[in-house]
Order: sequence, then structure tokens, then C-alpha cells
Amino acid sequence: MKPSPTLKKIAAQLNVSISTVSRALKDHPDISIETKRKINELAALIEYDPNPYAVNLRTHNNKEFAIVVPSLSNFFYHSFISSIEEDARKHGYSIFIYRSSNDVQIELEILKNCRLKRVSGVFISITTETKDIAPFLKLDEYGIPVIFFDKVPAYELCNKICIANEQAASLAALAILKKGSNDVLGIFGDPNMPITQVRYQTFNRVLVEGNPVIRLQNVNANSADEAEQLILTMLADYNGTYLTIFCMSDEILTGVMKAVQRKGLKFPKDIGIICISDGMIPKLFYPEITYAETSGFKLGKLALSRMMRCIAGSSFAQTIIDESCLVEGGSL
Amino acid sequence: MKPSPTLKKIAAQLNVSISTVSRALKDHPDISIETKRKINELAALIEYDPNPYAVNLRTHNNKEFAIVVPSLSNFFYHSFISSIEEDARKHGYSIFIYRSSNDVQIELEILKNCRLKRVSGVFISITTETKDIAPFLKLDEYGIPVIFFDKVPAYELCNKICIANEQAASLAALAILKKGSNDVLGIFGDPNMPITQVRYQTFNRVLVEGNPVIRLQNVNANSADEAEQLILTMLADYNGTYLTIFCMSDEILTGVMKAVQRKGLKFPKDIGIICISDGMIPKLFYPEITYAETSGFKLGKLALSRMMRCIAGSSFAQTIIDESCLVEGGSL
DNA sequence: CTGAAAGCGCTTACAG
DNA sequence: CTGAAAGCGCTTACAG
Repeated sequence: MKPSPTLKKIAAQLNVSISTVSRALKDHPDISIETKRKINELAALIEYDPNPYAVNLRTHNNKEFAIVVPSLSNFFYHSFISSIEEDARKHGYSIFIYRSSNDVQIELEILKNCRLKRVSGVFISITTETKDIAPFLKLDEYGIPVIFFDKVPAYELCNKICIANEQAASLAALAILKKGSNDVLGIFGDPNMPITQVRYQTFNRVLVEGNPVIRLQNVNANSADEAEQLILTMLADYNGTYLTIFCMSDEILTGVMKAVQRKGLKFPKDIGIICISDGMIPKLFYPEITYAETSGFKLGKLALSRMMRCIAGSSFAQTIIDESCLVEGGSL
Repeated sequence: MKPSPTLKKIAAQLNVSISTVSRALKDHPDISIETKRKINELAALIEYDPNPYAVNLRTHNNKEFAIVVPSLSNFFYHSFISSIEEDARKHGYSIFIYRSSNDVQIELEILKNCRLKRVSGVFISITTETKDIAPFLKLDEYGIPVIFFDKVPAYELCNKICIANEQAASLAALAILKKGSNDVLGIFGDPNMPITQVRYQTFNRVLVEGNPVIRLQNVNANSADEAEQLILTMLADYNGTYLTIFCMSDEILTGVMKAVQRKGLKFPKDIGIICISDGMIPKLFYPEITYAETSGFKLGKLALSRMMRCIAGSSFAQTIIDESCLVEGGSL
């Protein structure tokens, strides 16, 4: 195991003090040009680079962000991570990835880890069970900014970057109204999750406001498989051309598409489909599925720029809502 | 910004030396039970945790792995990352994520970063342009084990965890032979990539060995869109029931499925499809696509266990090839 | 323009 | 059983 070059070694070789080497390498104005030249030359030659642990011990400044998500097998989070990574690298930051597995206990451990490592900032999508805001405030006390994204706490005095759930649900409802569909089936995820509630309420409200006599039915499914079974059962005798299905998420869509394909239904002829999605799954089908977009990528950009402002000193808590938009496929 | 608790503060409050506190907290046998009790109590109370930067400066042991991949928008890498993260956390390790964007220059920067941070180990899937093995050997000189996975260098004296490309291609070919198909279209990615070459050669060899009079055509596509256009053109007049298509990757499959859906072809009746995949995309369709499995998840498990052995002192270079297996859908 | 010294928070060989 | 001291590799206020 090769020892790393240090200031000490450079100093010894050039018969100057460690202080001088340190200053020369950071281009301190006090040091003479000639000394700087000599030192920089040798440093380049032996590939000196400061030990970040020693630096951090003095300056408390590493360049590391942590991203904490409930799950890693999720396209939305991937594009968020991907988006952050891209910009972070440009700013010289490295990224820690942590997964809470939607477990509050693990989440706490991770937060502690972030605190111990004195990361420069934390991006987190909290678990569905997270009620206690204290551990986050604690990070703040240690000067570590926390940016919540996607799944955010109700607590107001914090930085949140959210998907426009209401807008997305509303856009989907409006698209259905515009299409003139009179029979609508809404399929939603876990009814206890705030995101489900918001999407459910908005979708229903907009739809009924727009068409008071619409025939609207809503169901819940906790997995793609459940959604598939539900649709198969509900459409057992279906051979019409009138129904429009709204899928709250990619997971639901996946199950619904399985059922629709199994029954050999064609859209938009036999059945209409619209969903809220990041866009990856909808584009796998032909015709592509029409969706209201929730972009992890755009969310990442917003989150990072908010983070950089926090690091620059802004202590102002802010909630930013990313705009959604309708992406038309041929499924409606 | 709250100052962190330190050994010094504990020592001062209890009128003992810093050394004693340090030893007590790590349950050193020298320290009396009573002293340990007092110290541990106070430490727990003020939530003391050692500063990892100070520890590292002394012990050169952080618990951090880096994962470097060419791209983050890739299901295979995600399941690899997800797999590593899971086990790493259990061992107390944190994960840095780096993306090279398939750019050698960025890859070099990342490797340097890993060296400076003295990570405990690096998992890397190299860029298609990476020729120079020196930067990796350098990490090794600094005592940082490198585990290559998926895209690995030709160089022999290193640890590689590979997908069973030959086996997967062979399994796909055998499945087609078993099915008795006489007309086969193989669609492959970038012909300059070793992975393409291996899959191409094996697939063709096994198929022709098994059925010397088989009608076999091969084409290349560099993207899903290109694959879609290719198929649309080639199948412009197709209305038979004889063709079987082999897709080398998820990306190719995505394009092919677009075309197949567009033309309204049913499998397995009108057309047969088989691919090499991690399994996510094939399961979105009905019937599900039959595929030879390449599991990022299993690869991750293998890579991590190899890494742990390297850290434990094994300097033995080893190439491990993950087994593939055929997952039957209804597309063949 | 340069250096000696203190200190960041820890660990550990040495001494008692 | 406990402590003083050296040192990991750096930065920076102070002195000259």
C-alpha cells in the first residue's frame, strides 16, 4: 500500500516549511513566484492532492450530498438521482445514495450517518410512516441543509420540492373531459397515502365539475398485480368502446396494461387510457399512453438549485412545485 | 451551527483523560467497569459519535464504496446499485454513485476522486472507450480494491464479475431451436462493442449448429428508434406466422415491441420474440416476453461478496461469471 | 516573503 | 487501571 504524497514530503524535499507549501499550492499572494513555481512543479510531479480528511477536520467542508429515497427500484427516483448527479459533479460534489426501504428506523440511521459524515446537504423523500420532524431539524442545527422532495412532510418551515399532484390529476381529468368520455374508471394506489388522496380528490372534483352526469367509478389497488386482477374482473364482460381508465401511477398502469393486452383491447378504439407518469413506461406501448407528466429530472434540477442557494446562505424555507404538463400519446 | 460532542468535552466533564474516554467507548479491557459506565452514560446522553474525519486521518478506514457506471438511466445498473446498497448498509458501508457518461475523461476524474477520498473499494463498469488500465492499477497500489462488473477490461489480473453473455445468447438460441423456428431475425446493438460481438457470435454459432438449414438474418440498430424503423421496414409486407426475432438487449426489445404492436402482430401466433434482459421490460407485456436472464441484482450480490473478500485481504484476481437462465413468457 | 506553533478530533504505544 | 504525548495531514493567526 503506497503512502500518499503529503505537504510534509514536499516541504522536506524543497527545504521549505509546510506552511509555505500549503500557501503556495493555494496561490496565496504572500508567497514569491519562484517558490510557488518550484512547489507546484514538484506537487504536479508526485501527483500531490490534499487529504480530504485532514482538510475537513480543519475546515468542515466536504463536498458531498446525500440522496435518501424509500426505494431504488423506481424510475422516478432514478431520474431524480440522475439529474442531481449530473449537476452536482459540475459543482464538484459527490453523491451518497441511501435507501430507507420505507422504514422509519433505517431512515433515522441514515440521517445520523449523514450528520456524522457532515455531508454538505441532504435530499430526501421521506417514508410514508415518517411523522417526527425532529431528526431533520437536528441536521439543520448542525448546518446541514435538508431539501425534501416528492414525499415531503406536512411541517411548513422547510424546503420542499414537490410534484404538481393536483395539476397532474387535473390535467388528466381535463383531457378526459375534452375527449368527451362519459364512463370513467379511476384506479388509485394506497388510499392512506397523501399523494393518493390529493390525486383522487382533484381528479374526481375536476371531472364532476366538468361533467356533472359523468359515470365515474373509483377503485384502489396496492400493486400492479392487484390492478391487473381488478381490471380483469371488472371488464370480464366488457366488449364496448366507451370506457376510459385513469391510472394514478406507473405501477397501476403496468397492471392495467397487462389486463388490457390480455383481453386484446385496442386503444383508443375499445378503451381509453390516461395516467400520471414520468414517461418511460407510457412510451413502451403503441400507441403510446397519454400521460400527465411528473418529471424526476426536472424535480432534480429544482432541488439542486435550491440546495446551492441554501449552501450559499439562504435560510429561507420555500416550497417549490414543479409544473406538470400533458404529453399526448394515442391512448385516449 | 451547533458544535458536535467530542471526546474532549466528555473528558472534561468527567475529569478523566481523553485517552480514557476513547478506550472506554470502545470497550477496552483496561478500563474499569465503573469508569466505562459513567463515560458511556454521558456519551449516550449528549449523543456522542466519533468524527469520521478524525478517525480516518488516523486509521485510514472509512466505510465507503464507490459505484461507477456509464449511465444511470439503465434498469440493469439500477438493480445492481440497489443490490449493492442493500448489503453494503448491513455491513455499515455507504455508497457513492458516480456516472462516467461513457466519457474516459470523466471516468479518470472519478477514479481520482475515489483515490483522494480513500474509499474502501470501487465497483466499476468501464466506458466503451477505456483502454488504459493504469489508473485502476493505481487505485490498487493505494490499497483500494477494484471490482469490475458488466463492462470489464480485457486485462487479466483483475477482479471481474461478468454477465454470462455466451450462456445467455446460447440459451436464447437453444430456445428458438427447441421451438422449431426456421426463420430467425437477430437484432443486435453497436457492432463495435465486445458484448455485441460475443452475443452475436454465440447466438449465430449455436443456432446454425443446431439447425444447419435455418434461415437466419442479422441486423444492427444503435437505438430503440432505429430498431423500430428497421423492423417496420423489414416487415412491411409480412403477414406470415413464421418469423422469430431475437433482441440482444432491452433497448432493442423496446424498439421491436413498438413496431410489433404498431403492426398489430400477435405473439406467439404471428411472430415469436425472445431477448436477453434483466426482466423488467419483458414482464410489461402480455404475453410476457421470453428472455434469457442477466440479473443486475445477482451480479451485485456476487460483486459485493468478492469485494468483502478483497477487503479481508484476498489479493487473488478472479473472474466470476454469473449464471444466466431462461425465463419463459409466452412470446415464443 | 517565510516559518513555528497551535489545533481540528481522534488513536495508540509507552509509561507508571 | 489511567494519563501524557506523539502523530495522522492539513490550515491559519501570529511573529518576524
